[in-house]
Amino acid sequence: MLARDFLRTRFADLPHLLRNRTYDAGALARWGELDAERRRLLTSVDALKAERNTLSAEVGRKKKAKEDATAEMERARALGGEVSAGEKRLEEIEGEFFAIEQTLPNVPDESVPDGEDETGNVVLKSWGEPARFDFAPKPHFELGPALGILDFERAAKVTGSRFTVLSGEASLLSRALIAFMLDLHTREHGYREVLPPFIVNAASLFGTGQLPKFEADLFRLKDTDWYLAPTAEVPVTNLHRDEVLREEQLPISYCAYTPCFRAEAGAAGKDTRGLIRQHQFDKVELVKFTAAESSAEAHDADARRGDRPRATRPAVPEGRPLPRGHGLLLGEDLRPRGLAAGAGRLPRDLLLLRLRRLPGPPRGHPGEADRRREGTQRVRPHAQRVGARGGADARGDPRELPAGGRLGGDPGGAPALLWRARRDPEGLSVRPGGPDEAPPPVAGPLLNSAPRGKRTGG
RNA sequence: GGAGGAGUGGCCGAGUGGUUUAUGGCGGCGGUCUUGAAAACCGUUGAGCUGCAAGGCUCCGGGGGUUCGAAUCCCUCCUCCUCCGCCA
Repeated sequence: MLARDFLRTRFADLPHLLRNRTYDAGALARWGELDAERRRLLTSVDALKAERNTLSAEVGRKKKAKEDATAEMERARALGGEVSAGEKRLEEIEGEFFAIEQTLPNVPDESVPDGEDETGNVVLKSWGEPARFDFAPKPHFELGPALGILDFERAAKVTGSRFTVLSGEASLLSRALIAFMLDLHTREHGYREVLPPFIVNAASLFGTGQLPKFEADLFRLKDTDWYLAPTAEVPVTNLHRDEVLREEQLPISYCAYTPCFRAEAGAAGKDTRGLIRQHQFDKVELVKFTAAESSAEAHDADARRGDRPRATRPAVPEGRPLPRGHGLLLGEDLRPRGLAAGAGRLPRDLLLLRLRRLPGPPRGHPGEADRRREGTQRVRPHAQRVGARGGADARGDPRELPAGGRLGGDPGGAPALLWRARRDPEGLSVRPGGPDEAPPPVAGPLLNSAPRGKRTGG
């Protein structure tokens, strides 16, 4: 949700800034009216309160002096009525205000290109070439069962469709990738590991924007306001909800593994075969809280870091990097916000996209000149959503990357690799790695054997 | 699940209807002293909204109520602590 300060100061620019997004122009205009009325009303109500406070103090003084205070008390009572009326109206305004703010989409960064569809995406940088074969590679949903490491049928028996049992080497690979990513980001990139609850409450989901829009995509626990977390972003970003972070505390960098649960209502059918669009998958998420003004810089620094081959990791000679690229997703593609809705639309050779965000105050970040001076960052929930967006923003929005994809870089979780395996015709013979060119230490040897051996036969 | 206790500013902790514009301490910042530091002493130090400003309003776990006036009284919810019960 856009910060109120931002809406107010850039109000005239919004139609331009939101040109690629879908929003209700009438609602936006209404927002402007409400804002004016709200401030007018607030001023007058405050004045009434000030008068009442003065009178009350006078009553106290007179009573102490054993004088008659009836006149003051009656006037104060009358003022109280006016105050209540004004406050009631303010509440109404606030309600309508919030409802409109909920519907306004985020503002793409100026560097986001305009365009009609994904063909307008701009590739900023790419590595490697997609592998070519002298045979027809099998899709992962055939190869996996054939190898006995992916079992869709039994998962359907145990639970239902769009769940998968990973077993043997696939399970090991998943675990290894999780460990690898957590190790990488904690040991080399300065992130702190957290293991948050996998169940989150409604307030947290409001904080990161899944509610109220995407309730249908969430699994809710019966008769509670608890939900299965759709991404670690929710619990991790909400760690600092309602907190004021001092500038010297920043940046705060977290990485977290959680399983992710997504109902993905209405997404059945196409492109959901195999490991694509599972109700449950594993992911390592990165969240960074930064000051508003250094958000973009932090983002770029992480993105650049992803470009660099990493000398600190043991090179594996036969390791083959996945083709990757950095790109700018155009505004049109930003629309399917949340819950991986846009993931399936990424061009095959553009595996990693760099998403740039808001100019100025990042999404949901109320900070501007004043707060900057104060050196604090407001993080709060329901009213304005989690200001932590300021930080999450620096990362772009990871949930729009291929599962587990991470800004600037590395596959963040197990299915990421398997997913890529499907998107790259190499199938499961693909190694994790990217520019790092090194598979996770544990899974490496296994990757060298099982899938490869099968490939020659396949 | 039951009973009892507690939630106050970055932290600790006073405050049970009216100069509380929320004592005091710690921590932070500035200063005096010192070659420098420590100690001591002095000063200063919460946040949000609104306003060009002066200022005004709001905030003592959340919400609601009583009152001219609520950190303080009432209702309700949440969280934590102690004890009991239950427990894959």
